[in-house]
Amino acid sequence: MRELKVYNSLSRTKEIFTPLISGHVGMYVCGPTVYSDVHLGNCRTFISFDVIYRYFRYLGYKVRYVRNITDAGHLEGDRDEGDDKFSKKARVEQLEPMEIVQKYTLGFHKVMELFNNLPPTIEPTATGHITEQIRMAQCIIDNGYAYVVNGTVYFDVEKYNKEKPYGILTNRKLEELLEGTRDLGGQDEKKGRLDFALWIKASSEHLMQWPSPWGMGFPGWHIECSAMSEKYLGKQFDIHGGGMDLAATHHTNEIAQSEACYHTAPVRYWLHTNMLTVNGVRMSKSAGNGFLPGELFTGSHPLLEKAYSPMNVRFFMLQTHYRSTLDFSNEALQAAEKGLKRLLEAYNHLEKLSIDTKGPAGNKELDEKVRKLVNEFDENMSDDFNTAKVLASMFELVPVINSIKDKTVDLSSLSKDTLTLMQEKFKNYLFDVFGLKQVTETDNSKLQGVIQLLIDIRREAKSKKDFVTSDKIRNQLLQLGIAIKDEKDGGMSWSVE
RNA sequence: GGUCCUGUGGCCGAGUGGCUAGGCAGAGCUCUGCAAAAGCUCCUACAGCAGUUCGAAUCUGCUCGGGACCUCCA
Repeated sequence: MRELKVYNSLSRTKEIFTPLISGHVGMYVCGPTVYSDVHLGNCRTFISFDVIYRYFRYLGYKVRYVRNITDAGHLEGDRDEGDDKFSKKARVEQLEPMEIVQKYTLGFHKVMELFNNLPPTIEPTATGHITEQIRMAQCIIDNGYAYVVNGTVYFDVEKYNKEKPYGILTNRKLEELLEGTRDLGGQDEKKGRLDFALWIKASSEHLMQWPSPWGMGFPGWHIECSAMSEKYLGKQFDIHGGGMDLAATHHTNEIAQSEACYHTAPVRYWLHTNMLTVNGVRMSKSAGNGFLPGELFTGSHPLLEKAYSPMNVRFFMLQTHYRSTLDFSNEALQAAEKGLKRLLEAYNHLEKLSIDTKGPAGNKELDEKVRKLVNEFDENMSDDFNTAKVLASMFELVPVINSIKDKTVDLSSLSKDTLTLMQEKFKNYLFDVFGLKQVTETDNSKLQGVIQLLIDIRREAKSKKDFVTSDKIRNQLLQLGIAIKDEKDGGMSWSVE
């Protein structure tokens, strides 16, 4: 299998990826909290990991890809006596918490499908794994790293830090972390400022609560990922992913919990995706600058000049490396739209080419250039999933393809093997690895017949130099969103704009 | 305040100590009845200052700007 390098947040370097079990990859990605719609920033992370998942499969790995649905717990604000988000939302909307969960889970799945993200192989929910979480909290208590106060279980960060470096993931010392926290209020139950809850006591009016050894309550936010990743991937597994914003708190606590319970570092490679920004500022719910996927697809967001298709957005994201911030703007989106169209059209031309005879390339230099560029796909993708570079190589091949299609370059310049290789790799990357889809042409055969008829009439008009008629057909079809192009070989092609 | 990231041509964005990524926009040309598309050519940038080096956008230091995390957030 090809050598793959991944950037590991833990070591802050690119490392050669070696799976625990040869040929297999265990990957856990932090999924959404389903109490509201996912915004585009969330989608970026899921699209990034979808491409990573697809690439592992392309390389021939068997992947268990676990991505959770957080449908319980999750405190509001930073106070431990805060509300469960699901309960709070439920009271506002007069719904059962599980109705909220259902609504936004379905919405999330719909969005993932529109972006053509493959579903994870396991998508566990927090509410479905309460016992596992209780068991893990108990394990941490038994090992002496957690304590119970009034029905709530806290993780003892300072005690843990005496044996293991708590801030290892973000390279920070406990003292530094402590400086950043505010003073404990008088009524706080926690022993240490950085201590976090594994299990939270529920008040009687709390809608979602479960029995536990410490009374009725609900799980803390971080414990679900630790419990579920262990259940499905083991005490140690290959890859854990998520947005960079999760590293400092959520993932740091996950490491501490797993170490405290199993005495093992849970994750070998931590992968973090960077943030999506709007005018240079991170897109987030709290900042109120979140774009919903639906607003994008319909163009209804006030900052958008037009609608952008899911594939347009997906391609836009692929043009940037996953560890760089990506700024969201109309100009960038429109540039991506045109680029994607150009690339897909070139691919469609490429597909139609074929060479019958086996023989040497007519133009050795060009043939070698093509092979070099095609081979760069794998090289760059294996260098920490550099989708931007792969696309650059693809775009360098576009003029070659178009020139062959326009017959300004002879097809026999390339050897049959090179052409076949290029066709295969384009297909692999565009659709299998990048997960792009062709813009849906009309599949209505009757309509296709009608357009063909108009094209025939136009051709006749042109041959009679009746340009009034031929232009009328072309212009009016264009207004309807159908573009006719006169090809160099005298043929006519059409496409839906 | 602490920790860290970052500053690339009109815009978006890769990037390695030496070999002008790529996309979009713009200009010219070719093709074309005209368009569109396509092809060719041009637009050769790396915040500033200093240093290391034969050579730096790439390493080091300082200055300035932007951002993230330290609080729920992908």
